[in-house]
Amino acid sequence: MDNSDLLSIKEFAEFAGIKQSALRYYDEIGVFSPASRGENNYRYYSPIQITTIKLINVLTELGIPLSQIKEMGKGRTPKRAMELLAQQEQNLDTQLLQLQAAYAVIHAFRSNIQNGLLAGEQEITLQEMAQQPMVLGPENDFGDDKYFFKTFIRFCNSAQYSRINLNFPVGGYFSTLESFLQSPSRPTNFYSQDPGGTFKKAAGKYLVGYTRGYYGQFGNLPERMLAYAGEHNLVCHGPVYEIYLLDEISISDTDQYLSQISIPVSRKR
Amino acid sequence: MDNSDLLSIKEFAEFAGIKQSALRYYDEIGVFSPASRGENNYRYYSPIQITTIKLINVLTELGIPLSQIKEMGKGRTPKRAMELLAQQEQNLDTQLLQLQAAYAVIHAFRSNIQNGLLAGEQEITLQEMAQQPMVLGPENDFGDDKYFFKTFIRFCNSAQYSRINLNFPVGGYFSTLESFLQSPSRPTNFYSQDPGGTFKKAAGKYLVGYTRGYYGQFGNLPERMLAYAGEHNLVCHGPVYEIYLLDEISISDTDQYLSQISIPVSRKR
DNA sequence: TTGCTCCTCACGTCACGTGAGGTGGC
DNA sequence: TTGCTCCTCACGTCACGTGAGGTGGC
Repeated sequence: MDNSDLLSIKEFAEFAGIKQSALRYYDEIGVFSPASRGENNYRYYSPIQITTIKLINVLTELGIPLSQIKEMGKGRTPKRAMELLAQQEQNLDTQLLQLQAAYAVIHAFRSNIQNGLLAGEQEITLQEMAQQPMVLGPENDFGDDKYFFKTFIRFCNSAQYSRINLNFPVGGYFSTLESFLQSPSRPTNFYSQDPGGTFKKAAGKYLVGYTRGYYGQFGNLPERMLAYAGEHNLVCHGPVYEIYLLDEISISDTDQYLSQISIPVSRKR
Repeated sequence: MDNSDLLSIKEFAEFAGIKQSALRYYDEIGVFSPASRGENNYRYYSPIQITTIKLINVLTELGIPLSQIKEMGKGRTPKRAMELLAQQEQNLDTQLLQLQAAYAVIHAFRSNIQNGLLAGEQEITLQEMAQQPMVLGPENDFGDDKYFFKTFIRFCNSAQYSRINLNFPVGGYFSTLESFLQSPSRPTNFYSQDPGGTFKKAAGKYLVGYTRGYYGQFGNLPERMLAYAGEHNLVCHGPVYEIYLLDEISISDTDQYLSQISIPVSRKR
């Protein structure tokens, strides 16, 4: 190997797809240095170093700190290297799961908002809804609490111990039609729209209505939905599902939040 | 909503699973502020804010800059929010692909090193090898070049235009047995061990040998392999594959690099 | 008074990016 | 001389983390 085989920092940077500044930084902290230095103190890299820099690149993209990568380069033995790489494989497995989870969260919010945009707000409609998985929280105990929020906090805290993922949008569940009609702002349970959940909202015909307003404000929607059912020869039954399609995620004005109520129905005979 | 529903920064931080320092930072840069401030200037958060902070958390974990998240919170309209989330879904798709690619790279290096550790270095063995996908580079033209590296650089540069992913380990390919025997340090092509490649190293019986030394140093391995074949009534044919199992990734001493040669064989009759 | 929580600077950290100011060969 | 590449400080950036020093209610 002689100097004619070596590359300047510019050449090496281009050919490895890495910025010169990054190469200088790696040299400075001792994680990856040029094969040699010229008389003028120029950095010269050997083409075979591309293997190493490419691997370093892959590792940093995975968020592995340079200190750890440096560690790997120091007392380089095949055994150590393999252990570290095997550990990274494990690491990557969990990262992949996390990314997939994040994808599911984004998707859930996006499709809620999309449904909100498509909703005919004043209309009550009869819809065929698909099965939807979710995770149901523990039964709410409003007790003496004047406020909805205390119960909501209890739900959130319980989430840490149960399998509830609060990253997903949260909705209200009413185990019976009566509990919804009696107090539409006090769901019997909360649920998270977790697509990995084992509790399923059944597929089938639902009466669907929308209402604008802050959390827990339903105006006369329950009555209007019952009236619609009567006019169209439908029987409502529980459980009833409530979800906020447009809330503080997508709207500034709290009075403009949009919630959707869905009640399973069957034909009267 | 009255103050009794509000949470101190400590409570909110615990219950949302976020550090206080992060909450203060988000407030400072205006990306997420408490519902109100107390007379003592304390920050008070509303429980429902958990939806927002959880989503922010998911977005930051995806590497989305806070400036962009702030943008989304500012002129909050359902349409804007949906567009941004939809964009992130796309984004995530590519991130998932990248992670999977990174996984493949790590795995390829790890299994090479593992094979290197398991290798009986001096032995020549007859092995049943599985099919292995790869990407073959353009045909090498050593021309007048005295040095291997010039050709290697050409290969690396051509990789940018062809479909060669240099993140994977690179090996040497000899289209015929003769080309290997004539000049074992001048492969007819280079290849990358890309598991997504369309070129396949065929499954079957291979004569496998190992040698220690710097790139291109094979000692008497070719002769020893031919001799072994003769003794065991085997016929060698091309193409021949060369790969470095232990190189600068896992070993500091360049003279201890370990390469593997595999030659397809059949029984003489 | 002690203990606890909260506040606001201010400075540190990580992995670079970005000039500023100077060198050296054609 | 001009143009190009390289060098070394030095300071900026992003998303926080970590004290330091002070407040306020039980």
